[in-house]
Amino acid sequence: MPEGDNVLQVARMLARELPGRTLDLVRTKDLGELPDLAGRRVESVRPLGKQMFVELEGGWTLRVHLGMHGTWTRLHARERMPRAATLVLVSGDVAWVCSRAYRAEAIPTGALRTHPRLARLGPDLLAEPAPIDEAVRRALTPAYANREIGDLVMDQRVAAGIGNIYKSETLFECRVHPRARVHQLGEDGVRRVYEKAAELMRLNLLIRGKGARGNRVPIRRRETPTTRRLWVYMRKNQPCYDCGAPIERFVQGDAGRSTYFCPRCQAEPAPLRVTGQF
DNA sequence: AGACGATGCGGAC
DNA sequence: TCCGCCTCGTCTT
Repeated sequence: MPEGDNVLQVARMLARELPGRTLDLVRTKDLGELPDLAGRRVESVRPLGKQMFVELEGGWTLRVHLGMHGTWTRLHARERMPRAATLVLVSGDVAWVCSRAYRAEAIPTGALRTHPRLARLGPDLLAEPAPIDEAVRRALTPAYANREIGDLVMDQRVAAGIGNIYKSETLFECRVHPRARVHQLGEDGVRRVYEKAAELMRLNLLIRGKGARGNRVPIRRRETPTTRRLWVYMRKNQPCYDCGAPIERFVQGDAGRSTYFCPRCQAEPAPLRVTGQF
């Protein structure tokens, strides 16, 4: 999916334009029924991790999750809508079109707090100020002590917004092996990881700037912050830019996501525990 | 034509 | 814990 920085970027674009305007048309396709929301004014557009919420007057909020393939495009209302459009918001001459969304639904605004998925979401890592303390607090939950850090940072209950690219890139920049466990990293190590993830996403937003070409909103990106390139993600068997060792890939966590890392720069975690056998 | 992999979940067991 | 879904691009046969 577009990760947290992309969602924030597109949410800012919608937030610049839509609040205060009336929606002439709200339509979804293939994602279930919506109540008739035409004629309502937009109150706010807010990102939360990888999701976006469009609050309308009268107690309805649209929740949009792009999944892996979702994109937003800004079109003229008279243009032909893309076939893949799954959510269309028309206001006057402007049409914001979300294609291939994973989910787009209307939720009574008052029910957001008790929504089964949303209630468990961790703090948005890109919020101001960055909620590092809360992310670390959640990461240090005793039940998570033995989890691998490469699995944990993808857990949106700890902190919302980190996706598979930032997982690998963050751990590389921190020189942390993705199989290192929370208890091995300790509070300081965990803190550095979340600080770095927030820093990379924020930096990427800065570098991308407005990011819009014409009236299209390119929310897909393949470059990282400081160098505008990826150090490890999708670089299996290619030489590490720092040390030359071949980048490795393995499948990590219950969700089975690919993790890329440099076996030389990101040292193996220390053995779990001295057994006293010898 | 088919295999594989991809920015992510989430239902089923 | 496993795997199905989604849609697309790229590479191999």
